[in-house]
Amino acid sequence: MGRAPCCSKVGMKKGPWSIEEDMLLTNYIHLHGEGLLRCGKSCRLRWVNYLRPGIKRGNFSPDEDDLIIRLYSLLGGRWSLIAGRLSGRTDNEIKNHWHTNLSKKLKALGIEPKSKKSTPKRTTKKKCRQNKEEKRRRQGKKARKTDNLLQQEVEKRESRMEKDEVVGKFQVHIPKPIRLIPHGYSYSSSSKSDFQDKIGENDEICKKFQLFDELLNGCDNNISNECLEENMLKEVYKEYFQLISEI
DNA sequence: AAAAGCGGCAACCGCAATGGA
DNA sequence: GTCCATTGCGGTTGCCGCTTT
Repeated sequence: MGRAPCCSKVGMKKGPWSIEEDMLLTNYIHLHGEGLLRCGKSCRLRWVNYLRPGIKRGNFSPDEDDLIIRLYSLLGGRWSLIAGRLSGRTDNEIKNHWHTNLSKKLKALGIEPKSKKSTPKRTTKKKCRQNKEEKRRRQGKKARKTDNLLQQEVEKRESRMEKDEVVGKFQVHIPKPIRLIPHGYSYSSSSKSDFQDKIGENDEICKKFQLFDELLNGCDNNISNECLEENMLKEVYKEYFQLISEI
């Protein structure tokens, strides 16, 4: 994991400020004054969550709800990632919506997403420093290699990759699935109706919810195959792998 | 009409991560 | 190699408006 610096965004400048930039900023402050007694962090938050163009306000559509639920089941509380999949919605807004509406709604239906904290554990400061050093050491070693050695290394890795289907040194860690359907509500013919009584037949979100849960956790109870429509499966898988590639 | 309770949402806080000096 | 300012993220808090008593 890691965080791309803000300046890595397309079109953003980084590095030392030029005299022209300093003058522009000074002129701007002279014109408008220092004005706000706000720290940069607060300003940024206001911009990101409220003022930025393209922010969608208002109620979440059922489709958005559905997507949030599915993404939560995949990623846990990684709201920024989830927000990345919903255009115009901020991570904060989605997080609030989840805590105030969706989680309660699901609980009311007897569906409790087991929050096994799929959110990766934060590394300690010490560990963070160690990782940093490790990374630099690796980079240093790399730099010392001659072109020939590098070429050999690359070839070795490529052959290993073919064998193991591992992309370089980076392994994709698929998030641990979370069981969303409460225990006791399996899909066996007898309990299926029980489950449907609980959630209601026409609730689109819950149907998709079931489907996704089945997909994530495996079909352990002879799920009715007709509900696993091929197109939907493809769509969900596509989305799933796209998500993984973004992590 | 006033107080208490509740829910939604914006903002804050702490910390990890980054990059430059 | 270390320090420090800054950014980004997720958890938490507190304000405000609405509902209930």
